[in-house]
Amino acid sequence: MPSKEAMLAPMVRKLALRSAIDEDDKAAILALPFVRRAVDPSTYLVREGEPPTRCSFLAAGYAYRQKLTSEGARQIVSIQIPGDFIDLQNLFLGVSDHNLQTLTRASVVDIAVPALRELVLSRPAIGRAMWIDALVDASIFREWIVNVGRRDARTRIAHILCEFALRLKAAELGDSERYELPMTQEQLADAVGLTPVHVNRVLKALSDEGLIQREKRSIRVRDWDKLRSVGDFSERYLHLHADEAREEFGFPGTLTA
Amino acid sequence: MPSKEAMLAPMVRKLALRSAIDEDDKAAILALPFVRRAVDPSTYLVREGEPPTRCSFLAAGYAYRQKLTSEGARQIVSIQIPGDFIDLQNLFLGVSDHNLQTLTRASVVDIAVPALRELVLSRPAIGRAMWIDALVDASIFREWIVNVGRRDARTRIAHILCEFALRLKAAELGDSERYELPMTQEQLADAVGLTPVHVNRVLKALSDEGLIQREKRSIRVRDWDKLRSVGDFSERYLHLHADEAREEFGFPGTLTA
DNA sequence: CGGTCTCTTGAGCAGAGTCAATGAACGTGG
DNA sequence: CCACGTTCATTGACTCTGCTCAAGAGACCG
Repeated sequence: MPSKEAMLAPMVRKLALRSAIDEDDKAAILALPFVRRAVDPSTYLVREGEPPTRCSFLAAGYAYRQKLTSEGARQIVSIQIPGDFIDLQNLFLGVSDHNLQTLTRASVVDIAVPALRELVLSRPAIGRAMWIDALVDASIFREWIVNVGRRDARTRIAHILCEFALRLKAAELGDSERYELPMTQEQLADAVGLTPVHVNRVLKALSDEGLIQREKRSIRVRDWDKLRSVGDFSERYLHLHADEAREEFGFPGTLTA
Repeated sequence: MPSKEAMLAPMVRKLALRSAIDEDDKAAILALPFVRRAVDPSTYLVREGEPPTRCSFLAAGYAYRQKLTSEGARQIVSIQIPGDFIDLQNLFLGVSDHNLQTLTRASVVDIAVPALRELVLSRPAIGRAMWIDALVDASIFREWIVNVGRRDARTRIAHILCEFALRLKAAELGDSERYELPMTQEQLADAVGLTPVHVNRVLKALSDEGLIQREKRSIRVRDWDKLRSVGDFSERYLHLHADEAREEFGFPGTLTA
């Protein structure tokens, strides 16, 4: 059993990536009341309609956010990878508006909502880091609307494959060469708004053309430039360097009024 | 020319809806450096790729967020109505990932980013209100992914019409009977991921069936229950009572660990 | 070794797109 | 006050991308 401190370390690291966390901030984080638990694949972490019971950090494993239509169709609205906060909206909203489910076996750190909320509001460096996290999430949602709304099947799938490549690389869980993608084709289909059958055909085509190579539950990218181009992919929306960005611009504060 | 105070009043009102703003908070808001300007329809307020120059509040008029694909297709990812903060992501992100354009003539209050950021991080009540705002935005993005990804044309359009009805009602700009919708069918098409031609046909069908009635640039809802049902609409994702919700639940803080 | 998922592939279908033409509404300037 | 240009809405005819249904093949697990 690792120490409490070791369990929260990945979270500190994540926040430190986004904002300058000092020793006091770090201590405050390590003092948070939390529980770590191991979770089986396909377990619901949050259900739509439930009041929030906790705010969680995904220490290991994969998860996804999902909503169901009255017809029973499922749309996956985001994929969460190790190192993601997965319940930020619980911090300030009263009822969950979507389902959150594990994709794989996972390790989740549940943090008491009031304590975390207090931290976010009272410690600017932490608040800032969490803000960036939430805003990047929102940016990814926007891109997904575009992906699903205005791109054809081939482009959509290439796009999401590029997104995973870069996000996993940024999380040091792969590179643009090869990465783990623990999703079935049915789940992939629900993420891009297509049917599993059609996803299968498109993946085969991308594979036949030498853009990617499919291995059990991972993807090898054979031709990044072409995949990127087929997928109409630009990484801007991932804000991978959100930490540096603001400093560079020096916060132009003067309004020419 | 209204006083500076009068110009910021709608913003104070909006924040007060979401969190308990006290006199000091109010004073701090009123002390913000800002500029108000009138903007023509179809004006770009933010362009993708630009560094943020300001953070804005939409005091009057309508706007939308939009992204273009390399094929030249446009996807509208959100519609903003009077009383919305329209540049929250500029607060902490370095480069804009989408375009923001006015739909109608509008009145925009531009606030200096550093001052607002400071306010958000240092005044918990204001920070909380802004958090709620950002999280509700994200929730709407999620619902739009579902709308565009998993619903057929008829359902999609009925859904978005329901969304507007409730959001405008909440902003006291209409009721579930009738509201202003200053969008062309082409813009509506770009918001729901369809073609203008098809949107036209579906609107006609909804109209012929007596669910709605179209007037110049406004919508009269003739049969709310049926529209809601056709649109697979549930208002939960709008978090219209985000202000009350958290209090009701008393922030269950105890983790049974 | 049987059962259950997941992946593949084929055949036919249909919802939404494309192309194109016409009509209505509106603002502007003569 | 009317003619004109522009933008937006409407409708028809035809096409095509992605869906449905269905069956078979692997892969994995107890």
